[in-house]
Amino acid sequence: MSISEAESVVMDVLWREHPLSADEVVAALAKTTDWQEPTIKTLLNRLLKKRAIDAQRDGRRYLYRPLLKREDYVHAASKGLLDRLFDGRVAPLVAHFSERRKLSKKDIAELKRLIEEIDRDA
Amino acid sequence: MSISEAESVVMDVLWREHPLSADEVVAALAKTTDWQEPTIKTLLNRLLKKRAIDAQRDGRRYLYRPLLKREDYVHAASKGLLDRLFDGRVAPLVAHFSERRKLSKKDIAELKRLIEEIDRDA
DNA sequence: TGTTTCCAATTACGCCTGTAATCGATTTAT
DNA sequence: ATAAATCGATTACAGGCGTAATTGGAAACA
Repeated sequence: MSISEAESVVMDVLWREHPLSADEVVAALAKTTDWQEPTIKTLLNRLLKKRAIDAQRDGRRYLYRPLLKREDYVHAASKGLLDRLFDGRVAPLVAHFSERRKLSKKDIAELKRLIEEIDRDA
Repeated sequence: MSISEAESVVMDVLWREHPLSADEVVAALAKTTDWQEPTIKTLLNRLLKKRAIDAQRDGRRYLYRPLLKREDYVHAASKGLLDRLFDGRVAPLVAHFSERRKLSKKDIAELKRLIEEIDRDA
């Protein structure tokens, strides 16, 4: 059972800082979305049901914290895309962005340095 | 209006070869999915409505061909993921797979060659 | 020409998602 | 102690998606 786009926005808040009360999550999201409070409560409950987050009572309210690690979420999503569109390999994706001229000088320098480092460590 | 996962599987068939009749699409998909014929017809119709494909009558049946280019679809999906998860940059994605030890010797060699080529051409 | 066959179009349906209102219980204030 | 406020839980609802059955009209066959 995987988490949706909107749910991942809520996760982002909790990944950045936790534990947080529902109110604190609502406050954080007010800056970037115009979701109403009940909407965010719903998303928190769905994430609970999916066991992506965990809630512990703190007085009369709950404190939420992530169970799903951001790394794992990012990896599942990235690998899914790579598998579906690029035969599971990273190089064709890089080639794609290159062909689309979507790599800046800076991107290229960054990649070059990174690959050299990876290659050296390997 | 964007095309769904199942719809993209149908698109894959048409990207590979076109134009194709519904029957030919069904035959192609029989190899990789166990979708029933009506399911595939539905997907073709939804793609038509989304103007991702186009149909021209050929006698009593239709021949379908893609309007949406694979390149554009791939780019939208990739850029979406990159923007959401990697600050829109390719290098952090490569770094992610590297840290996860998901890059084989071959992947690294491939990337190295590719980056050098890109860098030379730039 | 009436009947069967073939297709495309229409309709179906349950689940997930985005978005929220309402209910109910618990706490705080009067 | 009763009223008001606060929260979490429950319910809502339309649209998209996966999956498909049914219908209706044209084509082929008998």
